[in-house]
Amino acid sequence: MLKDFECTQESYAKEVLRGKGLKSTVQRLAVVHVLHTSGKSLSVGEIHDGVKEMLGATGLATIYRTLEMFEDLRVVKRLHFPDGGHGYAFSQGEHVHHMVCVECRGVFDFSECPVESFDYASVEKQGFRVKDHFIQLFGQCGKCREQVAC
Amino acid sequence: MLKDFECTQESYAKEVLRGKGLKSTVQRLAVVHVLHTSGKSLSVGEIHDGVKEMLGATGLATIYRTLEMFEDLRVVKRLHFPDGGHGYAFSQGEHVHHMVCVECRGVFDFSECPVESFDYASVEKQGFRVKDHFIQLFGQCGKCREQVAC
DNA sequence: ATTCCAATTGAAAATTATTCTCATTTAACC
DNA sequence: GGTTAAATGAGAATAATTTTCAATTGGAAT
Repeated sequence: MLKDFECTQESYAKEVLRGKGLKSTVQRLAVVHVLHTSGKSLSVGEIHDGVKEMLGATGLATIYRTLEMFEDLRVVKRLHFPDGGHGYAFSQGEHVHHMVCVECRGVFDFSECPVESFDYASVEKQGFRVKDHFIQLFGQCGKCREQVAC
Repeated sequence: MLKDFECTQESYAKEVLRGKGLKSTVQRLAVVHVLHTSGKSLSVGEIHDGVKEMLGATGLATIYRTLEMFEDLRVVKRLHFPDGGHGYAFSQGEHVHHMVCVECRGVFDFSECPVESFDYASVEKQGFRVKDHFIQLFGQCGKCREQVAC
């Protein structure tokens, strides 16, 4: 029952929202649209700009509220950069990790978890119990590699 | 040539600073002291408070400047939390990762890198070249586990 | 389609976080 | 001890995020 202006990412978001009894507002769907069509990590300001381009005037607070909500719902992921900044990317599901191009901030998903095969026993010596992990890979994407003569 | 009020972490920091031609100021050493004696991840405000306790009035800007510098020098590491907050921990050297207790924010180092044995080929299909990674494990430390009856 | 209501939004203020500026101080070298 | 470039402090400036509350809206029920 996909409307033809919707993509799978947007209908995924709608389903997650419906499942939690939350409303699928135009602002929320616009945030998903902006994030997934960009294919890269965007700052709050960039997301705000993108949503304003789609809908006209939109409150910045709504962007913050939406991002926080979607992060809890695992629909977007907050990514961190070496320079201390952070951004958001569309991220479908629980066990997905992300590679980020340090040049264009392009985001690439991967589900093969590097930690899966890691022996926690070696680090759990002092009684620490690992429950979750955050992994992010940095590098250079194919496009950015091509653009630099070498 | 260690003065007896210095610990190895502080003299390590001094050496790194000297190696880069940077000054070992009391404020900088106090930041290291506060971080490493706490054994956990501290916010900028907590570090500022700790340094003020040691030295009296200290500018907050100095704390920010010091943390940024030490992060570049790999003497401290910025850690991120699921709630969106972040903190800093003492971290000696390049290839160290960190486990954080989600209850007390205690920090535990480990050098066995989970990504080391990971086959990048599987994620580098689209031309992406991995250059660096950020890993952080979350869990419950031994002390916090004991404190909860179960 | 219309009504209804709780959820959501917008706008601006409030708060919090971070950076900047520049006069003063200090660590390190002589 | 004197010199000097680097570092600090204080507070202003800026940026980032959250809060407040009246107005709007999505979606269920009619």
